[in-house]
Amino acid sequence: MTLQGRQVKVNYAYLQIAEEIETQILDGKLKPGDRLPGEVELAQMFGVTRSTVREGLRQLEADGLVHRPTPRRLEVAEPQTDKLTTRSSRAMTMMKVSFRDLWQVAMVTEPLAAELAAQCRTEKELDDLSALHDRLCRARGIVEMIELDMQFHSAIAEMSKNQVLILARDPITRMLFSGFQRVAPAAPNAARRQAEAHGAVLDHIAAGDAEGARDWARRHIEDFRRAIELAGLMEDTPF
Amino acid sequence: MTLQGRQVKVNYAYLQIAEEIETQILDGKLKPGDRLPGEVELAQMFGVTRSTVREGLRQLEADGLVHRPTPRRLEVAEPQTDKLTTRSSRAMTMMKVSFRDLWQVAMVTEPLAAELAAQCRTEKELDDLSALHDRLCRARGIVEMIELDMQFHSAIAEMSKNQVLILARDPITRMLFSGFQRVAPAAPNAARRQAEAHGAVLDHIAAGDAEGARDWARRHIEDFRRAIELAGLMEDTPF
DNA sequence: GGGGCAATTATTGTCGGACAAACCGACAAT
DNA sequence: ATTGTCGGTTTGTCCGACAATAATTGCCCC
Repeated sequence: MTLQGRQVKVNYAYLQIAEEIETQILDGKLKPGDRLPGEVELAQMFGVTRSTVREGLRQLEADGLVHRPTPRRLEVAEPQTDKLTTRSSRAMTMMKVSFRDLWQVAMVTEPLAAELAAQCRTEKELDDLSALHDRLCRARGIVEMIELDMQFHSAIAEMSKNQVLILARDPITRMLFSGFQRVAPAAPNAARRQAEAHGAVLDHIAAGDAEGARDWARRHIEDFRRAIELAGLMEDTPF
Repeated sequence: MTLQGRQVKVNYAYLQIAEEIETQILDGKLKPGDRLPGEVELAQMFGVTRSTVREGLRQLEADGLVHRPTPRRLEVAEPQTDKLTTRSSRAMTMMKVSFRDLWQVAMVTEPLAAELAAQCRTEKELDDLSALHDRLCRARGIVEMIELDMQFHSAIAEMSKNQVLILARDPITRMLFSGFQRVAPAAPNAARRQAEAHGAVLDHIAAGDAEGARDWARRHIEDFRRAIELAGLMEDTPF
């Protein structure tokens, strides 16, 4: 039996404050949009100095649990994915994930998004998606095309109404597409194939044909792989 | 053309400091494990007060970019998934994601993990997985079983060597399984089916049969859905 | 009476200094 | 070589202060 060396429990004041507020938010006692007291008042409530409160608040702020619409208003933040997904992207950057890793996962998330989108689509969403597709077809520059391509995929994910999927796939596609900038020049007729695939996915989603949408999405991401392999970047690190 | 109201650049000192250090880390000028100067020295370097430096450091700390193994050592952190995935879980809690959302995504991630694991498995990993399976078969309490079940799935994901998949699926399965505690009592013979499925997945991974592993994993998660539906929780919120 | 504008107030961001506690490294003792 | 001690260093927390500015109030005009 080896002696377990548990980390000694430290309770710094600023951490306790952050945790206390965090639990109140997660328990629902504080709801998104609720305004928090000023720093002096918080300091009095917790019996510490303003400096200590501030350090705690900085943590919560970085955690995305509270935010300041203006410097003088401190309120409980809406659960937002932006901060979270950029953080994930950052982590992936540091882990030096490969194109292959990203592609393998996108290969299951994007078809799923298309499949679900075909089931829950609304008229307005279809119009927006169609507009996006038109813009993409008319786009010229590579950077613009990639940006619109990503928006097209994100729009489909949003249509799925599946928050978990939206949250999970965002950082992945974000990195995959931004890495695609290095690949695009090596794939001359990628644009045509992309337009074709997008059109097909769009049609199947519009028709409510979940399986068709899924299969075309899969084929589309499969194409992606060819472009990456063509550029010889499959094993490389994307950033 | 609508006027783009870009956010006015704010340059609070503590944010500039956090950003400066962050870029240096992401650019690789500071590598994981590198030690950072003390707070006073940093304060001098940036020409601000220690209080200001501290607020910046608290942000970086919360971001998981730096950490303190001991209060006196401040170093660049290894890109770790723990902090990130708990944050994701928290976001999902606040979004009140449904069992359906979680299940739909797990339905593609877990089979993928099994498929990839069958391709890159090593002997040691197989032994560990097998040991985990044995422990799970002998487990009694529901809580213990769920904990081991999650570990089994995580172990398979680790075997895939796909960092992106590992990162993406962790918060999802974490929530799904923790929610499963409310479901388990309603599914009497779930344990037997689970043992059967796990055994099959294990065998196929050991045999290097990617498709078999994938299909059994899918069936296993499919079972999950039945248990959830049986408990009438498919539409509910898991926490 | 209601709405727009100015003055006041309150709050924030930053500063400088201070102190006890704890940690780290080195040194001495067994 | 391991253990105990000691001093320097760094951190966590505190206090008090000030300028800038957002928020609120009150005022004036329509």
